[in-house]
Amino acid sequence: MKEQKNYAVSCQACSLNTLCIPHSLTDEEIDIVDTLVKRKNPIQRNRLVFERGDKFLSLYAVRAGAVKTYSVDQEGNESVIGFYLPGEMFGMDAIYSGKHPNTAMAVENAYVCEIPYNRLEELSGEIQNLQSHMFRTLSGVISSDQQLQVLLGKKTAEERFANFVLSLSNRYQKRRLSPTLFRLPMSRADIANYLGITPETVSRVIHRLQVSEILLLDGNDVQILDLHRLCQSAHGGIKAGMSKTTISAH
Amino acid sequence: MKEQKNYAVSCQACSLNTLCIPHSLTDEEIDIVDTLVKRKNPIQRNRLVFERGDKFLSLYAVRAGAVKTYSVDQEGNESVIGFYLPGEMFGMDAIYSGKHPNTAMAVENAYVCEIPYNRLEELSGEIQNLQSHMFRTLSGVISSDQQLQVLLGKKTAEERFANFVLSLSNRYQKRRLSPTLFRLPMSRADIANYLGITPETVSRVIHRLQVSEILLLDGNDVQILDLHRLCQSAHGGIKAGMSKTTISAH
DNA sequence: CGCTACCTTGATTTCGGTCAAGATACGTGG
DNA sequence: CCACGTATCTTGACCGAAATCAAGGTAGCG
Repeated sequence: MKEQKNYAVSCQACSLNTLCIPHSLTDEEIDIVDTLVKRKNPIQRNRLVFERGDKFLSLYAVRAGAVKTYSVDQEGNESVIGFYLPGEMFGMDAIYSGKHPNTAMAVENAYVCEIPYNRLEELSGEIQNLQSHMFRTLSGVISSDQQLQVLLGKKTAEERFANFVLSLSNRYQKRRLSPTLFRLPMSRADIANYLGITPETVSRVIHRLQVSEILLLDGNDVQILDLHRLCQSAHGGIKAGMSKTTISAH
Repeated sequence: MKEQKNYAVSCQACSLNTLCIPHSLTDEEIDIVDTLVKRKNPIQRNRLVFERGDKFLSLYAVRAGAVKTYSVDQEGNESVIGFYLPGEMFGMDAIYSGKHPNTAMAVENAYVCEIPYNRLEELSGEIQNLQSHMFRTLSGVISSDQQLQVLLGKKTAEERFANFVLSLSNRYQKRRLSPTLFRLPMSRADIANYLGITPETVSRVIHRLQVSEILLLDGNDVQILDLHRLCQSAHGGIKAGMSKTTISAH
């Protein structure tokens, strides 16, 4: 339905996208970095990229399809940690302990790149720009995790879902895909789990947003009809916003 | 009440603690890193270390006291992002954009160190071990943010609070302080906000845990009476754990 | 000593969870 | 290409944990 066809990205495009390298590296430096990136065979839906406890050897980046990471507690409950779309990197949480603390699974058939970490670390020592870039990337993950933290701690089901759709929209836009018309690559259950709500609630929220003509869902295809009101929904909606916990600053 | 008196840590101890440098640096390297660390004047309770939007120049580490970071949404609601105890670093979320995305406030009178980031970045380029260490540190923040994400998405008020107390306990223990007897440096309101619940609920949870003789609270002084049962409370309590969302893997 | 900020406790409400059917879509094999 | 079985999604009725609302109580500070 959507233009899902720029799968066959060039190798250079891959490192440019996945490492999100800004304009700060020379062409020569980019070529060196490119030699690091290994493509992997296609990964079937529901197959693992790595599993909790696996030795950490590489960072990964999605080239096509979509990947989720999740943890499993002692009772076997799955907690979805994140979704990764083409051009996005994952596995950075494993640097700390040298083992992957979470499992990564393809939520739809996917291609991923592998970036051997020891080589990346070496190169970062040699190419100052690459080091800076890695610091920024890791910091960016921290920033967005913190925003998610606020989402999960303070927001209603509707706000969570609206924010989620907006996040996907932004991420697709960054990749030059339509920000208003795209596919949800993951199941309702995964979305619900990620947002800390139930699939039933996701369904009901979607229902409401469709009735309000804010968005349209046909299976997993979303169309955002009213971006403005979707943003409102994402930030407390029309419910006469007034401060609850005002700052305790002096 | 507790042994809160190893305030006057040596400068070397400061870099060792705050940067959490493992045994991987030589003494000479440690000395070099130490020259970076600047002490700051004491910061009064409720005074800011930096504010949202401030240019990012340095990372910070708590030397004594405690600091919280928080964001404020359009309606003026505060969201506490994290608490930082002596020996812990904060401000890493600002590397990404070059501006502090959140505000940092002393929750009690505090001393902090400042680590100029441009110098740290330069040194990381020269000292491979330092670079590795920075990568690990940033990754560690990502890991613990992800655990918090699960906490906020899936856990009950009691589990959240129990986990919070255990986290403090572990962090104090790491600093050679008692893991069973310590002070909560922040208000109930801040704890509640951080955990995504209300102060009333925090009060009620504390009440229950005291009745069960799991812990004892006198003002802000906590004593953990039954670590084992506190861990149980933190992980679903006695409520006959059985799997809800079993993994959808193949 | 009195004020203010913080904490606790109780009564009531509510959002979202749980349970239980159905409906729809999907992959597989005949 | 169609029929069947399984997954997933939706919808409804009911329930419960925690939020909200509303007093009080306590403690630290000028």
